[in-house]
Amino acid sequence: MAGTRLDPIDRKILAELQADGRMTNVELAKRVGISAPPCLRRVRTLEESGYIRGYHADVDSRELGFEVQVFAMVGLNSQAEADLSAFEELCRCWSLVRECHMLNGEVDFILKCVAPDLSTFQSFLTEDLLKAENVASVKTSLVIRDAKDEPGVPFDVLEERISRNA
Amino acid sequence: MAGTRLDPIDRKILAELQADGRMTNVELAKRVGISAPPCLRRVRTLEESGYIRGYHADVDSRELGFEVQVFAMVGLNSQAEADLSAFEELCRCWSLVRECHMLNGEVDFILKCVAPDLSTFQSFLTEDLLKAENVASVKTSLVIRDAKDEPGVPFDVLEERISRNA
DNA sequence: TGATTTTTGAAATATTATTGCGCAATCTCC
DNA sequence: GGAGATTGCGCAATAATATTTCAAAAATCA
Repeated sequence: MAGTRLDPIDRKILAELQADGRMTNVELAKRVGISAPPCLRRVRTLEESGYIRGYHADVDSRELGFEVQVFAMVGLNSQAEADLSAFEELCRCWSLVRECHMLNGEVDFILKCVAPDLSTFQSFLTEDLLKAENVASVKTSLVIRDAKDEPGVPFDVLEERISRNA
Repeated sequence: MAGTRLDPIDRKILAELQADGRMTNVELAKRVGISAPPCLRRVRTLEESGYIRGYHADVDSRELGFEVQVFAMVGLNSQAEADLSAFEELCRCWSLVRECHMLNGEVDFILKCVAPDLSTFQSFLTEDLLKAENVASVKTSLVIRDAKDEPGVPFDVLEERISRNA
């Protein structure tokens, strides 16, 4: 079912649910122009086929006391697959690390981290990250402020691209 | 209402909704150990007070054809507030830019971008980003793979921290 | 074109969300 | 310490939504 192409209604559903993941199925159906039952079936299919990975409340971490956000560029000593995987597994265990992406180029990984305060981050940095097996170098940058933070799919680009190729 | 401290039930609600934003209120109430009506009232309060910014479906962008993910480190010529703001406003307009964070240190901004393919990204890079007013330098890194991608609050850290300070 | 497969939507049913309200616990201020 | 005010709970009733069922419409294909 993976290769199934999506029709315009499916894409509209994805766009709407990306914008508001708690929209009722009735409202969603109205917006995409079909009745509720087929709309719900489409949503289920999109979930089962992996187009929708899940739904998440967007919780304000600063309000909860996580005032510090940091990007860490990490270089490793060995880039053997086993060593890369080992580092990734470590990242999955560290709660303060919210994202871990492997990169091309000089740096091997970029991590997005959060912490309640600088000292908490510093102790994570010196006690965990820098002491971790195979870590050669870490460069960190504090986030001053967020101008845009909308992970997800740019559906306007997708639609434009589809209509061009149609 | 901003400074209102949250009780353990509120935090549990946030944690549950962060993990599954479409959970029914009945299920949520069951999990946090209160009945449905007060649970719903708490959720509404959390939404209105800004602890919950919204809900979003997590859509698989690769499945939709966005195969390329890139981090771009941007340096500007001028760091005057007006110039910083102007660049941020540009980023908000660019659909391919999903995140824009201002950093301390040598680099001024880090952008997370997506694109259907490399050539699309390249043309964005050369036609838009590099030609933009005040942009001095851009260094890009392609994402090879994601080891972890869980934006949000590490509630385990939060709870540990609260119990320690209790 | 006609048979086959898919998808739809009206209607019925099951669940869930929401409101109203009285009760109990906690606070507050004498 | 205690009366009144405040807060938060949960039961019960109602409104709305989700989900199933099924016959008809639409799309697909030989």
